[in-house]
Amino acid sequence: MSSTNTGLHIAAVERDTGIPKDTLRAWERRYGYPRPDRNERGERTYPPDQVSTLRLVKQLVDSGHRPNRVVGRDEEELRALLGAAQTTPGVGTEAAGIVDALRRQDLDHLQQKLRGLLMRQGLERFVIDSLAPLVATVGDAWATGRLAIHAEHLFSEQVDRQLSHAIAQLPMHTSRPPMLLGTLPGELHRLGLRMVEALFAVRGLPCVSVGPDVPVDQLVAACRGHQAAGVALSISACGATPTAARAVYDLRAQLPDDAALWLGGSGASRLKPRPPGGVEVFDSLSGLATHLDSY
Amino acid sequence: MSSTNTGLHIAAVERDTGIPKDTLRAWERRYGYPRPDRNERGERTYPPDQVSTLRLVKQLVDSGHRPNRVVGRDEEELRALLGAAQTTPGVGTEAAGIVDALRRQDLDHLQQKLRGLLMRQGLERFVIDSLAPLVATVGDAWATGRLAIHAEHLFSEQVDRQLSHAIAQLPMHTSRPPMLLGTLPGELHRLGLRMVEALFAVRGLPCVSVGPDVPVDQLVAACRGHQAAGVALSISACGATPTAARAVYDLRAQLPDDAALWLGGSGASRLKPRPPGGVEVFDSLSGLATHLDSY
DNA sequence: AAATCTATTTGTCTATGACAGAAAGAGAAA
DNA sequence: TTTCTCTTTCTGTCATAGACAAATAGATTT
Repeated sequence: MSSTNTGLHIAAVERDTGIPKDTLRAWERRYGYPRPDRNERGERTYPPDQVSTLRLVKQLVDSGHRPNRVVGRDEEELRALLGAAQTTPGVGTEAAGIVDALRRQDLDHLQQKLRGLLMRQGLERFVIDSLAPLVATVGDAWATGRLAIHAEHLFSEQVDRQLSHAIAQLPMHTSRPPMLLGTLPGELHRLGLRMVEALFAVRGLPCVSVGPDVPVDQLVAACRGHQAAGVALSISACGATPTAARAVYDLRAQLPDDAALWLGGSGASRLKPRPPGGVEVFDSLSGLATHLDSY
Repeated sequence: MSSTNTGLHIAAVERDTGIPKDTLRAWERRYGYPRPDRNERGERTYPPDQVSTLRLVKQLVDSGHRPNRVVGRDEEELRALLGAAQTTPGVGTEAAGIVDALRRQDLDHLQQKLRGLLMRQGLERFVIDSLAPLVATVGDAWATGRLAIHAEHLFSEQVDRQLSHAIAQLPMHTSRPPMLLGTLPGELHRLGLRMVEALFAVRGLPCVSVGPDVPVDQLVAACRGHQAAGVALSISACGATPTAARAVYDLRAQLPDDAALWLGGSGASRLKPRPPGGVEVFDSLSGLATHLDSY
């Protein structure tokens, strides 16, 4: 009875849009939107169209718009704003071809394209020049509805496999303390993590990935346990929440002073309360790469 | 300012323990525990020791205990309950060695052990005979507090990489419709998925993995889009929730009649409302393997 | 042993109020 | 024009207390 035509529960809307329940209620109170129906129990039930509108609103808010200005607006207006805001320039023809392959569900073509790029460019250039914009493009295509969620999942799976395969074949020096790689709780995107792992791998620099969705105290414990030189976190665009910012703050406070804390990913520079001192933020993968060269 | 030496914010406790804020407040109201301090603003601030106790409580509740019986108990009592609850008998000496390596944070040893087993046994026997019990053992060790969360994450990462690497090197027939592999929403464990993928790969049978945490409608869309022969889901022990059972029900209803629906993983046979007709449940990996032989 | 009924437990929702930190806007100084 | 400071508005999140259905346990009957 979870999905009927009557509408979605507030918890389901939080899960689907990423907007906390408290905020949903506050918006309704203040702006009169969203305007959910009520079930026989008096609970909010959100019509699917309002949910998809809310997803757009969330994107706009995340990208800097005030809720004031966008909550309650027509879906068409929101799309206009979104279109104006997003410009992913310089998307290579390769990227377009891959998105096309995804949309056509052409798995063979996708694998072949990825493998070809990797072989031609080498791991580092593949990651920085091809994969980074490609991931952004696919993310965009998903956000604007041009690509289904499952296609994005499939893309992630394929890329992850290619990268894992490549990384596994590179030797790693074990002479120095490793860097610990992970993502914060609630952050499930592992692709950014893998890309960072690749940058370490091509240099033979030691790193230990504990994967995505790791509690703060566990990051601290792992850092201690592995005697790591520091912790590097990957933060995706949709992971740049105030919760994440506080997690970074907590993490910095709990880590040893001599342990480094690096943030990367498209969400790293957009954390709303800025990271405290002692945290290095990398705007781009190439920035991280040059830093690793002199590391 | 969220975490000082005075204690953790309620949002931080939710993040670290996985217990929703509402539930934390309800427990405090009903059982008088946890008993947070208040900051100058009147907000709850949880001492770190209560947070770690809450983590134990969460584990016990997840494994079947009523909150009634465990909330507010001494940490020692909780550990006793955890230890008594689980006994995974017949763990091979290999498994014990690997758990030991994990506990010692000995990454090299872990990798070496895994690679050695894989090489000696071959992919199929490695997955069925070694990995399956090993995953169970590690899960147990985590549940009973003998292994930290980050160690389990690390284990998953390493195994995932080994498997991906092995799978990528096997050729796949593309002559027949593939099987779609995935997990339900909320189910984040990808290891089971990879193991199934390996069983397909050693036989050259085509399969497409869309990864974990896929909405039901997206599974349907992906099945249609890839013209798949069916959908195979991996359900972990902690994923056997009523929500998951409903998702299976919904999925069976929405899939084409001629599409197969397979369930595997330790949680598959424990779904509380039983799966409807037209769903095949595999109790063990070897069961799935023999089924694939005649597939 | 299995099934049915009843009482309790438990997570989650509602409502409204409050408040601090962030952002925006106004105005003064360089 | 630009830069800095101050004031006002905005906004997310926390608090309290009550309510209720779904799940569970325990008693009772078939």
